Amino acid sequence: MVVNALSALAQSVRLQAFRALVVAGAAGLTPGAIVESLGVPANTLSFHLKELNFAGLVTQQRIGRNIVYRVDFNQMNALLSYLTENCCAGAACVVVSQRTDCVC
Amino acid sequence: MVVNALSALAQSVRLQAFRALVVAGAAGLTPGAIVESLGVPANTLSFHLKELNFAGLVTQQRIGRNIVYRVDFNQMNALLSYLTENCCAGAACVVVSQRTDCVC
DNA sequence: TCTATATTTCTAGTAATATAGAAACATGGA
DNA sequence: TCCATGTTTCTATATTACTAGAAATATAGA
Repeated sequence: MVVNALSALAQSVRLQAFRALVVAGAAGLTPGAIVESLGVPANTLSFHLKELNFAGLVTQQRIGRNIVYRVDFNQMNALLSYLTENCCAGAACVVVSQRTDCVC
Repeated sequence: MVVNALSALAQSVRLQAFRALVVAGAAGLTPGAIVESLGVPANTLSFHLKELNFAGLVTQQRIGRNIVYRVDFNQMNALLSYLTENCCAGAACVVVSQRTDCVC
């Protein structure tokens, strides 16, 4: 649901973490790396990553002792598209092109 | 601030009102019209429109007894751009073009 | 000036969310 | 098997946000 995705992003720690993941792209980031750059306790970050995951904005993949988080760009595109959908009743507007792998 | 804009949109009544305003485009909508389509009490909608206004996402203009609300598309574009800024560290990505009057 | 209409502000009760300490869990390596 | 590392879950407290009734404000028209 769109409200859930927006709620997930509407919080400072989560927005910063998400933006870091957007920049990281397909490589993703571990909680440890994000903790280091944001300076929040590991359990606090874990709570917020869980929220992002629950909202469908990021994915998890365990690799050894680490868990790699990545942005789900399809979900992100869907969110951005939703906000502009049917803008100005479709008049005088150019439809936003669909992108599948990345928002850029 | 981006978190404030996202918080403003991260609530069902506000998201619905905002989307209606996006569709309405430059014409905008009155609270009365939005109340009618969403079916919420006028004071509740007023509270939420104030939040959207405070977040800089919409503008107000009094016309006679009515107040016309309109999306501030520049703010909306800035918000969408922020989320994709520096995506994938800029590699293999096409920069999103800047639009000034409308998000479409 | 009086009344109707449109919208906002005040208020209080209820619910949801953020934070971080402590403990638990999972994995890899000695 | 035992320990170190990385991450999550449990828990409690504090803060913030949603809702809607009632009252107040602003404008237009008779």
